[in-house]
Amino acid sequence: MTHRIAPTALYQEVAERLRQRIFAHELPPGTWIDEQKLAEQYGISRTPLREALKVLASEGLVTLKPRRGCYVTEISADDLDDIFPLMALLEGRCAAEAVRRATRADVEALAAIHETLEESAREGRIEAFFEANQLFHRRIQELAGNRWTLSVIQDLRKVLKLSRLHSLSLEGRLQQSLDEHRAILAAIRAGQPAAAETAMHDHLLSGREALAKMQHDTHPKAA
Amino acid sequence: MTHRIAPTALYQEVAERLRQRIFAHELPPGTWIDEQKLAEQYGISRTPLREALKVLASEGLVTLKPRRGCYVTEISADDLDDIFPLMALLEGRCAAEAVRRATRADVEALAAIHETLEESAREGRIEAFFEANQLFHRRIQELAGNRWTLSVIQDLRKVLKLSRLHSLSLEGRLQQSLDEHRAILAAIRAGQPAAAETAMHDHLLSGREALAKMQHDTHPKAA
DNA sequence: GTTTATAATACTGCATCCATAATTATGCAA
DNA sequence: TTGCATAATTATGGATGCAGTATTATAAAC
Repeated sequence: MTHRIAPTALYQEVAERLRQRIFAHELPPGTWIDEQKLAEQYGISRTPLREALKVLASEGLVTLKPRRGCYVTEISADDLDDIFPLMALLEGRCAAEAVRRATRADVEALAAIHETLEESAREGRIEAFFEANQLFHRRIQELAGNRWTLSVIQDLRKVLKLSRLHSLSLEGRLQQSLDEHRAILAAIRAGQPAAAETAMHDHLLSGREALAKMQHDTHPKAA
Repeated sequence: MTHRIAPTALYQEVAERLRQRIFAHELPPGTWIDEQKLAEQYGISRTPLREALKVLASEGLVTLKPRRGCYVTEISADDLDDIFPLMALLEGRCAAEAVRRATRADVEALAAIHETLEESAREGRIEAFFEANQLFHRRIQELAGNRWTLSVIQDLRKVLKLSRLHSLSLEGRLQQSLDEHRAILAAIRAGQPAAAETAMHDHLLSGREALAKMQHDTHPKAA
C-alpha cells in the first residue's frame, strides 16, 4: 500500500511549520521573511515557500508588501481592542448555544477537560494549562455546532497568538482565569444559556483588560 | 514620476479577476479550474495563477484537492444554516454599535444611501439595487468602527455570493427587503441601539428564509 | 561633515522546465 | 459484453533561471 493517508502538499507543511515558528515568537512581529534563506533552510525551492506565504497572508499572520517582501504581522493595541470584543461576542454566543445543545455526556466530557485545567494549574504546568484552556474553549464551540463560527473564532485566535503579551498575561492571571472558567462551567451545568453567555463574554473581556494592564506596565506612558 | 500608486502583483489581479468570474457564476460551484487553460487565456504562466488560487482557497471560494486539482467551492444548505445566523449576530451587533457612534451627519449619509436603494427599487434597476444594498450594510459596519468585525463579515459575504440563489432570492423579495431596511434606518434615526440590532438581525434571518424557500421550490422533496 | 547622485547588489516576481502521480484509454481474459 | 490489468496521456507540484525593481553602498559636491 503506497497510498498516503494524508497527501498534504509541501506548501501546506511549510505553512504549518512557519505558523509554529511565528506562534513561538521565534519569528517575532515585524520580522522580515527571507525567502532564499528559509527555502535553503528547509531544503526546498522558493516556489512552495511563496505559496505558503500567500496562505499565511490570508490568515493575517504575515503581511505581503508587493515588491518589498514579506513581514510577520504586527498587531496594534487598536487591533486588540477590536478583536477581543468580537471574540467575546462570538464565544459568548457559542456558550449559550452549547448549553442548549449539549447532552449530559457532553457536559461531563467538558467537566473532565476543566479538571485537567485545574490540575495543570495546581501543578504549575503552564504548557498543559494553555493546552487544556484551548481545548475547553474549542469544545464549547464544537458543542455549539456552528462550523463557520468555529472557523472564524479559530482564525481570530491565531491572530491573537501573534502577541507575546497574550500568553504572558494569561500566565499572570492563572487563578482568575480558572475562577472564570468555573463560572462558565457552572452555568453550563445548570443549563442556563444566558448565564453561560455572559460568563464567557466577561471572561474574554477580562483577558483584554489583563493584556492592557501588561501593555501599560511594559510601555508606561509616564516613566 | 514612474511611481505606481498601486503596485499590485500579478497574482493579485488574477485573483480578483477569478473572484469576479466566480461571483458572476461564469465559473459555477463545482467547476474544475484548468490551470493550463486559464494561464493561457490570461497570457501568463501557471506560477502566479497558482498563487492566486492559494489566496482564493483561503477565502473559501475554491477548494484545493492535493494532486487532484482545484474546484470552485460548493456550499451546502448546512453551510447557509451556519453562516446566516452568524451574519445576523455580527451585523446586528454592528447596527447597535453604529447607533451609539454615528453622528447626525453619518445618519444622514446613510439615509442618502437608503434613498438610492428606494430609487433603484422603484425604477427596477436590479444591479443598482444590489450595489446600494451592499453599500448600506457596509456603511453601518464602518460606523460600528470595528475593522476586524467588518473584515469577517465581508469575508462571509464573499462566500455567500457563491450561491446563485442568494442574489435571486433577494431579487424576489425586493419589496420586503426594502421594508426591513426602512425599519433598520428608522431605529438608527431614533437612536435605539437594541431596536436597530434586532431589526438588522431579523433582516438577515429573513434572507435565509427566503433562500430556503427558493431551494425548496427548486429542489422539491416531493415532485 | 552632511547631502545628493550614481553605481552595485540583492531580492522579488514571473516564466520555463521536469518529475511524479492521477486519469483515461487500450487490450486481454472471462 | 463486462471486468480487470496495463500502457499512454495529462495535470499537478516543485525546481531552476532570469528580468526588473528596491535597497544599500560608494563617491562627489556643497
